[in-house]
Formats: sequence, C-alpha cells, structure tokens
Amino acid sequence: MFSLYVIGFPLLEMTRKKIQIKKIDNLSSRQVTFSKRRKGLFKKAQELSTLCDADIALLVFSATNKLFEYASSSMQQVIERRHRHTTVIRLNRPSTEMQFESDSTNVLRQKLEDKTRELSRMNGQELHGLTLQELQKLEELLVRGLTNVSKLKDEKIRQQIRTLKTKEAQLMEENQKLKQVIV
Amino acid sequence: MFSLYVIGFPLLEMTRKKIQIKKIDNLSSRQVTFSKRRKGLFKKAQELSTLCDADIALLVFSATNKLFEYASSSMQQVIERRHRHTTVIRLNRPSTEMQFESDSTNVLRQKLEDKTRELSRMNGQELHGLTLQELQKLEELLVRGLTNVSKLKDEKIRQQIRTLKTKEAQLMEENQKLKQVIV
DNA sequence: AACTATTTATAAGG
DNA sequence: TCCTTATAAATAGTT
Repeated sequence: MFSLYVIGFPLLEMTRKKIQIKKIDNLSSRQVTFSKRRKGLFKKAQELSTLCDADIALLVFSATNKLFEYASSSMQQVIERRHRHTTVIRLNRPSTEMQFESDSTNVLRQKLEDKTRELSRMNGQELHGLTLQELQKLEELLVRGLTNVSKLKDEKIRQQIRTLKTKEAQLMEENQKLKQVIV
Repeated sequence: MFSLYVIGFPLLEMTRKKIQIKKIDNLSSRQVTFSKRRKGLFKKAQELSTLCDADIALLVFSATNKLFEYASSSMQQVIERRHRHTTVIRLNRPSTEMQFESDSTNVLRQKLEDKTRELSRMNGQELHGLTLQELQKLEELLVRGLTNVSKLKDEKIRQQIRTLKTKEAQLMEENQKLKQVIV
C-alpha cells in the first residue's frame, strides 16, 4: 500500500514500470500479458454492459488464431444488429456475402455492375449523383482503408529493415571469424 | 498524489467510493459512465491488440441503440473470421456442381470475385499476400481517390453555403420590404 | 469538461 | 497458471 520514498526515488524496486504500447517482443511475456489483459478487457466489457444497459460483443483472436469471445446478449444477435445498422447507412452497396450458388446470370451481372461502380467511386470517379452525406461516408471509408494499407505497408518496411539488420549482423560476425582465420 | 491519512481514515473526502456492478439508476450518471467507460474499454482493446498482436473487434450498442465499434483490422474481416471459426463444415468450392454452369457464368463469377477482392483491399482488408510494391500502389490509389472525393465534398459544402447565403440575403431583403410596408 | 481520491488493472517477479 | 506487490491507469463523485 505505501512505498518508502526518499525524495521521489523508490528504495525497494525499480522494475515495475510503465510500458510502451507496442508489440511485446518476448513471446512468453506477450502470452502472459495477453492472458491478463484479455481477462481485464472482458471484465470491463461486462461491467459496462451491466452498468449502462449496453449490448456488447467482443471478439479476440490471439496471434495463434485462438478465438475468445464475449457477448452480453448473444454474439449472433449483436452481429445481426450491426448488420442492420450498417446496411441502412451504407451506399447502395450489396452486402459482401457471397451467394454464388444461387445467382443467375442477371443477378451476377447486376452485382458486377454494382461492384464496378463502387470501385470507380473509391477511385474518385462517378461521384456526380452522390449527396453530401454519401460523399462523407465514402471519404471515411477511404480514410479507413488508407490507414490500414499504410499501417501494413509501414509494418512491412520495418520488417524488411529488421531482416536486413539481422543479416548485416550475421555477415559482420562471419566476416570477423574469417579475418581471425586469416590472421 | 498523496492523501493525508490518520490511522487509515482519509481526512478530506469520503465520497468517492467503490460501486456495485449493477445498472446505474440515474440516467445522466449512466450516460456519463457509459461515455467514460466506453472510452476506457476501446482504449484497452486497442492496447491489447497492439501489445499482443491480437485481432480484436468490439461492438457496443448503447441503451439508445447507438452503435460504437472498434476493430483492429476490419470489422467485416473479424466477423468473417469468426464465421469460419465457428462453422466447422465449410466447403470452399463445391466443384462438382459447377459442371453444369455455362462458361459465361463462370467468367462473370470470376470477375465478380476479382472486383470483390479489389474492393476489400481498398477497404484495407485481405492484404496478406501483397508485396511492398503492391501495397505502395494501393496506397497511391487510395490517396488519389480520397483526394478526389474530399475535393468534391468540399465543393459541395461550399456550394451549400453559397446557396444558404443567397437565400439569407433574399429573405433579409424581403424582410426589409415587409417592414417598410408595416411602418 | 476538468479535477482528484480512490479503486482497479497490471508489469515484473516468483 | 496463480500469487504478490509496486506502480500505472481508470474512474466515481464532485465542481
């Protein structure tokens, strides 16, 4: 409860401290943190649901593809509710669900046409008929997409740099050894 | 930072205390708490995602049916991933049934699939297989599209403002005339 | 929206 | 995974 301090410095430990929010390097620490924080997150979700009468769904896929989920009512229910919510708002975009089997040629043609138009719009073309609100939605969509793409691109670049640095280190080491053999 | 205590009793306040996790009766307290805790929850979700490389989706419907959502990648992606996870029986390609279909249908299907994937990618999804160069191209495409959309949107907004100002001026003029008639 | 005492979550360590 | 404990973070009640 109470720490012993001398002019702001803890006497007993220096180890427990604030962490940066970035991917934890060490695998086992990452797993431990995942387990702890996941538990905390689920608790918070269910508290919010209870306290404020909110309907909440929480889906967590671990890096190892394990699924953990919580839903205050039922997952299916929340997902469907979201679907209703978003399809009302979306631009005239047919849902992304694939129903290839039952589609006739005409339906396929229609779908293709819709997708083509939507692609055009995301490329900033065929925007004439759109209302201000629809333009705003489209803009948001593009920003989100761009954010994701940029994030991944940066991640890839960083990964490449890491790989190159590792290689560099290996080569330098090898080089050293070779030099020693020569001398 | 430091409270004044006398043998364990706070001298200054007794008000802030632990709450029970049950629905908050008072509406405005409930709303405030909803807002605060929702923010906290979303933060925790995104921290967990970053720290542990987890893919997370969080859906919150307020008691007033307002939707708040967070997804570390994309909502659609996470929901579909869950679908794949939970539906054990999933046939990717019932190829035997395709024998009956005409070529043109298959061609259409292929095209539709391509467009769908392209759209997903513009939404920042399905990016796994892409190379750095492909990501860069995609990013440029998105930036161009976004620029166009934003430009048009801004134009529309300015147009609206001009229209409103014109109307305002007309109304003021009319107003003046009416006043003169009255006086 | 801002403030702060208190509660809660959690990082490091075992 | 569970336990412990110091510290960081969230937040309940108030202004």
